[in-house]
Amino acid sequence: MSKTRTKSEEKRVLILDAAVELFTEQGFSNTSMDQIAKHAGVSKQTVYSHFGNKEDLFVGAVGCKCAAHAITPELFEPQQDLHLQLLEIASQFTALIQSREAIRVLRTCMAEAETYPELSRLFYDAGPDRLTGMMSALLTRLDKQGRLQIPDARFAAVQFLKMVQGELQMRLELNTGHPIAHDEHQRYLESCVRMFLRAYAA
Amino acid sequence: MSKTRTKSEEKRVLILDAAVELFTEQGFSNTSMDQIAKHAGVSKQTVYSHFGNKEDLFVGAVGCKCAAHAITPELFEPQQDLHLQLLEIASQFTALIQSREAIRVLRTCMAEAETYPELSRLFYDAGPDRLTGMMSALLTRLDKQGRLQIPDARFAAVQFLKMVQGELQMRLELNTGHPIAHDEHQRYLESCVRMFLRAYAA
DNA sequence: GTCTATATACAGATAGAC
DNA sequence: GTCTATCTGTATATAGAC
Repeated sequence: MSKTRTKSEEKRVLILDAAVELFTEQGFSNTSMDQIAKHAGVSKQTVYSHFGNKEDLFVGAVGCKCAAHAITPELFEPQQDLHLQLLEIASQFTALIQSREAIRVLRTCMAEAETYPELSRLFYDAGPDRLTGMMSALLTRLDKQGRLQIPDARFAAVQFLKMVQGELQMRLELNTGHPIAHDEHQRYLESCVRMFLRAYAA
Repeated sequence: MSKTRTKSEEKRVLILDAAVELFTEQGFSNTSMDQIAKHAGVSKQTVYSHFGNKEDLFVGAVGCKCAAHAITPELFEPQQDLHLQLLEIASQFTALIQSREAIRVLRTCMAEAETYPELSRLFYDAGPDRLTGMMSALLTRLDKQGRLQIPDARFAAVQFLKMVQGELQMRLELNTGHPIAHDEHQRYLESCVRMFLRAYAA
């Protein structure tokens, strides 16, 4: 009995993985249940008995990935070298932005924002909003320690993170083709950190 | 003869308008040629004789709107009150971001970024890239005039415009539901201008 | 639970009359 | 050029055997 449940659960995971990959690569409408079933190595009816219909499978699959992409909170513990810490946060955030999976999940959520707003909420809360919250908390502490002078920590957090996105974010999401050289982006990040620290210097 | 040409051109415009509205509202796949024909008040065959197939109609229609959304270059002529000018640019840019049409066009371009990268290029060049270029030119002049001290004008332009986007952009694109109060966003824009001017003060 | 085979609907694209 | 009617493929979802 437990063996049956296990096998069924295995198939469920196979279906979810296939669904995420295909949905985020091709979009909701362009992905057929046939495709998902084949990609997962199961029959179509198995997909239906697990998820009922295409919509439920979509929300279940992409919703999974939204929660998965977390950022390590340790980055946001105040450190000695402030310049270095902000640069490290910027680099980590850049790496996240550049990951193929994150690009595709955001694209998919946006594409279906009118049809499945609950999916967008899931993504926004687990991603951008959570990150801004952690950044904001860090800035609040730095302000209280007197190392920076920040009237509104939430504003400053948004300013910093949006700056770090730079041109990279939209170019990747839009797949424009003309990429940005790694060292040029590094120089850009340095510029952001410098100008942020100058603006909010104590 | 010219009357015939005129009527045909009228229908062409009707088709384009209907296509933009439906494509940007529902996406490429969810929009059928039947729908477009009905919405434009013509027969399906008329659509095909004008545009050949669905893809060409899509690129033609959305491509039109990409070029249409320009920003007035007068905003970027150096003015006396720098603080006020930056605030005005920020406000205008915010208004653009908030327009329903712009939101939908960006969403559509992103959604089809893998399938129709030429569309994304069109949008990116006419929108974000052009805007960044104008902002960069303004900052270059202000630097040469000695009113600001900006090592890299392109970097600074990106920083400013991305900051101005703030949380508003993604919330609108993702249709998250929790909007931002107008006066709070105004305070945010003030904060951005203040911190930008402090960071790049001469 | 899982499979193969099928019902039903609608999409993109075309043929032929006017 | 524009229309109505139609062809052909493929999608979602289900029926019934194992």
